[in-house]
Amino acid sequence: MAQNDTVDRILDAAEELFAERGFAETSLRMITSKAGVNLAAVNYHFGSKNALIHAVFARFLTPYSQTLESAFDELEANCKGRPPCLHTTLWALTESAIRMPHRNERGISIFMRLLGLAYTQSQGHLRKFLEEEYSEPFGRFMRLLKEATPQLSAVDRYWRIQFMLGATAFTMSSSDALRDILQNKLGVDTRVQEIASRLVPFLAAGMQAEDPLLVSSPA
Amino acid sequence: MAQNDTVDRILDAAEELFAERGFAETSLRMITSKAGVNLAAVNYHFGSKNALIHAVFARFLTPYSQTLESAFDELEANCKGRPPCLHTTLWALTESAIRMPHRNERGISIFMRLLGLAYTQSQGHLRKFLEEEYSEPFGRFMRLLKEATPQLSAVDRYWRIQFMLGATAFTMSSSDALRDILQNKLGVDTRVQEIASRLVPFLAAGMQAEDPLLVSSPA
DNA sequence: ATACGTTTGAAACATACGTTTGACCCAGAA
DNA sequence: TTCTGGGTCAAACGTATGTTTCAAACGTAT
Repeated sequence: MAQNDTVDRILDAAEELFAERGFAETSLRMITSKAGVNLAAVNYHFGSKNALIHAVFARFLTPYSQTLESAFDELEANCKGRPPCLHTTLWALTESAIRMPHRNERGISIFMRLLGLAYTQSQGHLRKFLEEEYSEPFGRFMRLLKEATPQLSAVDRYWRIQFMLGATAFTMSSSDALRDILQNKLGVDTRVQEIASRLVPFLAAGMQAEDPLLVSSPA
Repeated sequence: MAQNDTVDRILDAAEELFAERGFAETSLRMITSKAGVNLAAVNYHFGSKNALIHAVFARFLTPYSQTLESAFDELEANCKGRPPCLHTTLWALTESAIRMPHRNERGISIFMRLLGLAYTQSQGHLRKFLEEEYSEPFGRFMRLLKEATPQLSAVDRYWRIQFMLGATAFTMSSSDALRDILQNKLGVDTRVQEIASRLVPFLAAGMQAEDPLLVSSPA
């Protein structure tokens, strides 16, 4: 009975601690003491700290990528023939994230924050792991984006996608703190879903901005 | 003679290593061996690793904030009475960053990456240090943004500013890696200045997007 | 009940970290 | 010259890390 329980308790604790402190700043002893399990359990069940990090990502990324595939299928089915527009493509991403079953209320915040950390913290092994495991839904999303913005050059599109990823990962990764600040400053209460519905128009407008006038260097 | 040299060599090495590896992942031994100085020199000249991090930021952030103040002064002088528009306000930021004297070609990248890390990596002492030292130019920038987007509600503006910060911090914090990827994929070489000139229109378009239609929660 | 593979537990492992120490060097003042 | 004080150096400090060990406890099938 308890064998599976130990694994899940470790994953829960690790997920939460990684999300609030980062990977290098979170020790196995913090994780195991928060989880209430023995220190050696991590290396017994997962093999190493890096493998634990991979397991934490796999636990929420695998169901998410499946949800995403379905959403993309539905999207393409609805727009028979013609490529789906930018708005709907972006909505498919955020809706899939929101619709996913989460363990608790903070689940969606943790989910976003971990994704942001994966990009930000320069963990070579993580990037490699994610590329190997989840290249397909990522590539499909990129293809949809390309079809939804045919007016952009490849270089323009590349950078604007990075800008979108940044705005999303950053905002969502600190959505808890940002919501609290807004609550204190303006007395406004905000739901994650509402943040998403503000973010999508911002991103879509940015993606479809007029071509930038590239300034020449002053020398 | 060599005493000042040691301080600068430490700052140079620390700046570079912090930028490419982050703060927690960079040890004092890496820094001192790269700088060619003794390990104890860091604690002798700076007092602690955290104080070294502050010194690294102060060395480029203090001249930058001064350049920024001048740019804002000039901006408001040019638009006598009327508030400066969004584009010019954003450009003042990026131009100040580019125009600053940098030690070498990679200086601007390092500058950007460090700024991104400051936002991303949850270093409590760093955030506190930056807030205490550089709150004035930041507040002034916020005031300019407010005047440049009078059509936005306070809540809308709040979230869109977060989106802008996210896109900027995220992109700049990994600008080196993103440039390398683009180099490999499309064979295109990119300058930091070019990234900025692509980013500004994206941000301005996002800020000025149509009011979002807030979707009602499905329950 | 006994035997066996799996899981836990406390302790130790080797290594790396930030920081401190005290001897040493060497310029300039007495 | 001697003294002084800022700067450097190798070495060690104490602590924390990821990982390993091995005996004890557990669960299950015989």
